[in-house]
Amino acid sequence: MGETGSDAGRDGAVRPTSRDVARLAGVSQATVSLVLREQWRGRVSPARVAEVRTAARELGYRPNLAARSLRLGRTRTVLVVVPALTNEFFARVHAGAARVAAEADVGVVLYPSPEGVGAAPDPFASAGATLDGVLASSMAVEALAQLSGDGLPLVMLDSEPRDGPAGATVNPDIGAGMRLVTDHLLTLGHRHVAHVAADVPSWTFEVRERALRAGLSAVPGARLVAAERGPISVAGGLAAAERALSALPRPTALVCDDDTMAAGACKAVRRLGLRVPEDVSVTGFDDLALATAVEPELTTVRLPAEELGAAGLRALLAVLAGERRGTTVLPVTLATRGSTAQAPQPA
Amino acid sequence: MGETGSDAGRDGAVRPTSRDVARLAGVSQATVSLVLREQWRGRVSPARVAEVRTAARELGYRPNLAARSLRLGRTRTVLVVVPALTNEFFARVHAGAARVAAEADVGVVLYPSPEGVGAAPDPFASAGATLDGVLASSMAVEALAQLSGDGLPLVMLDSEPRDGPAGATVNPDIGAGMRLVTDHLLTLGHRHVAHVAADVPSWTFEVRERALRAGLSAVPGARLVAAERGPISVAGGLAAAERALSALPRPTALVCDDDTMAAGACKAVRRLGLRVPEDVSVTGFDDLALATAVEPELTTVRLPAEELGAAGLRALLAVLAGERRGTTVLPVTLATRGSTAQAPQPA
DNA sequence: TCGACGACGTTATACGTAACACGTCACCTC
DNA sequence: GAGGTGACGTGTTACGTATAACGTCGTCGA
Repeated sequence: MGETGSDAGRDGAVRPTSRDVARLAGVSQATVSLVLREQWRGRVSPARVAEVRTAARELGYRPNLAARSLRLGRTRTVLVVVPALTNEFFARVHAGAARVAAEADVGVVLYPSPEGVGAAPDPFASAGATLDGVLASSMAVEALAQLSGDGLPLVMLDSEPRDGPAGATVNPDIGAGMRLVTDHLLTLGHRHVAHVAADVPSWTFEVRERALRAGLSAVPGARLVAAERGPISVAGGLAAAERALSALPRPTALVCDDDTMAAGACKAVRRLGLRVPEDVSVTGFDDLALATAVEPELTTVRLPAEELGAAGLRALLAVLAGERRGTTVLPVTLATRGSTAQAPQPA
Repeated sequence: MGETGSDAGRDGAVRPTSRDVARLAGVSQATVSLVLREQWRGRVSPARVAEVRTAARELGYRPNLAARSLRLGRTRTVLVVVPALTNEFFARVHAGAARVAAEADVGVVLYPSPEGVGAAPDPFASAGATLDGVLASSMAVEALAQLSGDGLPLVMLDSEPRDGPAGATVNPDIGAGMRLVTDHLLTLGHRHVAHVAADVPSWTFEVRERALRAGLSAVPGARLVAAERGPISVAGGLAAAERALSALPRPTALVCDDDTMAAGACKAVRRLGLRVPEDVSVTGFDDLALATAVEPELTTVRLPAEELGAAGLRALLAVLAGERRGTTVLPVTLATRGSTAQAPQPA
């Protein structure tokens, strides 16, 4: 058979187009498009439909998404922005979002902003894809402004709800989580508490601090004897905890903003020759895998990370569909484990 | 100013095209294209170049990547496949790849295959983007075949080098890493060693097992007294280690395939009333953050995770550029910490 | 018997970009 | 001053898809 035209038929390396399918099935390209997108009811006969499908399968046809995006003006692709994937919490958020995206047949482009919370250097140029929307976690305000500047639908996770440009916000109930921790420690008799805080300026950490202070001030005799900040890491928690433990009166409980820091705090306690939890109780936040890897296991706030990502992406899809939604708050629970115990009797 | 044409000038929601830039600058669309892609040397006068750039900035013009991809037939987007991002190792691999991709102005679409190593259910349909190439970590053979079936350039990470369809393979020197562990333990006098192994069928774990056996068999009197498998988690390592510790003679060292499992193994040792490292030495693999969070800190093999991802993406870019490359092997080191010590004297 | 209508398909076009194949000058050389 | 030669741009087209705007038949109600 003599080459009909162009360089079709090359090896098999060139991808077939809808026109190739049309030729093979003996129909027009428009019909192929209708059939393969399931828009054929009442416009194409069942017999033709079958022929087209057979032809498509035979050629191994896959629609060219670039062409489709160009035509439609949308890409079915969203950007997910997280501070850092090496933080297990955000990896889990991403996993939840990715799962929902896959179910909805939406692509996800990931942008881990380099310096945790920080200016995202033009994620749109570097994303390598045109985008329909953005799902952003714990972003700083200026980066947010930059994002929304392009007029893209935006859903924020774990961020201050009031921000205007956001189409929606989804948050775990951080305040309730910290209240659970505080009440737990107060019930155990702790009155001198220190906060081992993350040194990242972020809504989520501000809420934790406020909730801790509020909870303590509600009980006579209870007080925050120290609040030390450090980077979110084992070493950061260790250093901050060492400073906190030098406060007078010495705290009997260390409330940490993150499980990683809590692991460091436990090391700090032992360096002073003290024991966890007999002498000092330690609490974490997030319930990472780490929390059950260390000994004693960490009492910590279990945040629904996967569900946060999933709910965030669902909210984004809703915004894209035109249904605006406000703020969603997800419930959290306290995982009570071995790192907390009754407060020691005052010597 | 009377609307020149079309619905341009709407609010600012519609994105300007290169033709809009051309109109504003008083040149043709082709010139705009040349200027903004820096292909203008010797074809456009510097004065015009400046005008075009000004016009583009003024309109906030961004090229439509879908249109560009359609025209060029490439997308500058690659797929990165990892077993699971919640595994810190792969999160770091991804981070390394993402960094190089950003530098090369290449987009990354991520596909965390659901069940660790497993069949990827058509990542190309679900990726939401047309792809130029694939960077896959620790993939199973059938999934690999499916991937390469589409004829996409493929680079494998941490996988058996021989695989045919791969354009290149990049591996950390797993065998050397396990030899470092074995030699370390042998030097400390350990002769009865147990392997706490991952139950994932994968090249990387097979190599670890072979290297461990080979290293032990080289020293008279040394033997592998147990090899127990379990899932890659704290609980998995704990369970497998408990079984291993019931072997006779009881091992004085537990070699674990992963830091997470090693953390579990430490717990198993203590449950028997034994101490780490005085009674039993424990080693990990990967050098995750976890390794320095537990006490004692884990002696472990430090794998260059970020560099692995970075080298992998560089290899993929090389393959895309037509330069085929074979297998690259990255060096590894041993991080000697508190979880290993001199073997106890035989009772 | 006729017009209308539904079922079935096709033709033609636009999306925004990149790149090829041509102009059109001004200037220079012989 | 004739012809060549760059420098500087423009017109046009194609990429693969989705969809609006048209035919073209049979059938059915009046």
